[in-house]
Amino acid sequence: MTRVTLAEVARQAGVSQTTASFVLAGRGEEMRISAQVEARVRQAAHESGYRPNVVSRNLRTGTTHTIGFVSDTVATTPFAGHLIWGALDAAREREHLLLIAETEGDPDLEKELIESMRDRQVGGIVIASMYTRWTTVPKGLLEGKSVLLNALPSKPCPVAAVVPDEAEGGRDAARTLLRAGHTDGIYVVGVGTKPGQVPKGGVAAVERLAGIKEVLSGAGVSLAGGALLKDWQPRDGYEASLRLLGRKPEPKALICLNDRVSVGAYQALEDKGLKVGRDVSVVSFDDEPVASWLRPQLTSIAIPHYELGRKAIEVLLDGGHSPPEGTVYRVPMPIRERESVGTPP
Amino acid sequence: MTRVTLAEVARQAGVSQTTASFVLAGRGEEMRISAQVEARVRQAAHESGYRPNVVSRNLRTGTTHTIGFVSDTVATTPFAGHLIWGALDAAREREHLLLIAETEGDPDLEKELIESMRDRQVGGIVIASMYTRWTTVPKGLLEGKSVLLNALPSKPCPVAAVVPDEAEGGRDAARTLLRAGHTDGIYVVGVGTKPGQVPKGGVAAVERLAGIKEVLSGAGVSLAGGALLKDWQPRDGYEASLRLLGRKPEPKALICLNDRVSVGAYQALEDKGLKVGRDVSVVSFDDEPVASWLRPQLTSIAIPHYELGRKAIEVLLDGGHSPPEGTVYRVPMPIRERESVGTPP
DNA sequence: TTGTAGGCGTTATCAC
DNA sequence: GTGATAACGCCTACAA
Repeated sequence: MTRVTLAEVARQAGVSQTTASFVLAGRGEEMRISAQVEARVRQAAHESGYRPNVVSRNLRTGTTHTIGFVSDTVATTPFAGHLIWGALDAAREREHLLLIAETEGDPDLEKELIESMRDRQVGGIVIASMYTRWTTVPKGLLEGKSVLLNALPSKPCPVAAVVPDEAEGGRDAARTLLRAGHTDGIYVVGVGTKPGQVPKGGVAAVERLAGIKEVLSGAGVSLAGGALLKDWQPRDGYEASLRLLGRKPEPKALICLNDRVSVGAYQALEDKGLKVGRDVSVVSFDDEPVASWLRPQLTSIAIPHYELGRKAIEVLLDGGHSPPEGTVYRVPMPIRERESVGTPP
Repeated sequence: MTRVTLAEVARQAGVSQTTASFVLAGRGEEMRISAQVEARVRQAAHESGYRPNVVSRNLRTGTTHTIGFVSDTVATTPFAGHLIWGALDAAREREHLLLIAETEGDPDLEKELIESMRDRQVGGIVIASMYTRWTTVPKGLLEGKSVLLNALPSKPCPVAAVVPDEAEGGRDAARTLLRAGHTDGIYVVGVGTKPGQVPKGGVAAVERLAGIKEVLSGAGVSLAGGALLKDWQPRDGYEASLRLLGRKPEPKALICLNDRVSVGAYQALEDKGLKVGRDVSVVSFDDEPVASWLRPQLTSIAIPHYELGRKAIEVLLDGGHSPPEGTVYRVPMPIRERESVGTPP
């Protein structure tokens, strides 16, 4: 029950602690420890079930092989958990563990948790956000390595950030529609098309819309309109789509800014007797599981949560400070083409 | 950048390290340190931005205020992330942080991670599973405090376990149907009704079915049949429901063993021109968000992920070893009654 | 090739 | 009331 120490192993092997240390650190060769002694030490360690006390080692070496992962509410949000997954994998490859905590959006708590992690001598801190958003970088963050994950600093600051490439995602959505032959009756569900008609804090909304507009106008096509929603839930999508369906020009394609909104759009189309993919095409964002549960299956542009998580750790741990700090890394959003986009009637 | 140590604070305050330690540990009163000295120390600490080195403290005290959270793939699974959320909250209330890792089902990796966490002197380990299942308790686990979360030991063993009360959930599902007046044409979608027709490793399937049968037979009602599925995805639910809809007695109520299966069942009913809640009632399990997106909204028995996570930490940390080790704690599954259950036609 | 000794930053036991 | 001094368990320069 009580753990065996290195001193104990050394005693059992009849050598000094130094020798035991070298052997068990794999530096026996380097230190030209005799094979005999090496074997004795190994055996003693094995027989006694020796395990190094990592806390002690940390104190000595000043490195804990631990990364702090502080999120607003990531573990909580369905697929944002994949952020953690990616981070976990990348961390393990580098022999690190993750110390995690949630702030639930409380800035004081956030500050406290960051300090608490620094006190524990973590090698770096990831500040992660559930939805891509602008965030004010907590002051204490700058006193050590750190990365913003799924968040952008609202003021210029020297912390790197890792976010999905929302603008390119928007471009892809538009391209998909153009490729299918859509040239008019294209509406956005989730934001208005006039300036300012955007949910506050919504990086996704702003950048996706910009990308969409860019590609469409590049092809001489313009957006027929849009609907700003209170929230991006199915009910909101349903109501907005119903309204849009009464507008002129007649909607031929809906770009829904997330899959939940798309669920509502599907329901509205069904109510109107319209068939998705034939009468009206739908492109969506996020690629939650529900996208492939819908009939017809929904074409959606995925948030690369796993890759985002990985990237954050890579930037933190491998980040040979060659790239200027403050760099924003944009991770591609893969498009999952399914059945909801068709040639316009 | 370089951290201030206690020694430094003491020097600045012109006192010994001992005195500084007592003051900052809040034991100044107890040790009858003079108010003057106390103030000097406090000020020095504040001015220099002193923060204790927790690693060092850990080494000295042997306690890290950290819990290891090892899961097969929890962070990964949509709502199982709520397990972490609950654990996080409960841990923070007790001033602990969580060190997390995933095994992805690899027993060797699991063993390694558990050892790695013990090496880091964690105060206890939670072994969590994505879906409730039976699990073989890794050997090394017994060498310190630990709890099984959302998992049951396959052989009797002294580790406590925290799981949803699946049997009672099953009873609730049955009661809901009885209360609405259902007495026949009740089918289960997800398992067969004969012995052995259960997905392997499926605690949920076994216990839910047992609860359902218990209440029904108590009311003199019996299950009309069931369908064992390969997987519990919408497609499986769809196909099974379609088959069931051709059976006699005519299905009047479907108990779907999760919401994804229910999604498929809804689609099958729609294809057959049957209306949910009027022609056929549906009760479901899990209460994922999709349950309230469906039309009509789905009555579902929720998995109390958050509470499960909390409970695990409570058992671990508060667990005054009064309850016999090996206790199984069953957390109630709340039923969310919505619109999918109606009086049989 | 192996051993001695010092120190990482705390906390805690004793003297004074 | 306050201050030396010794651990905690490990790593490593230096000595032998």
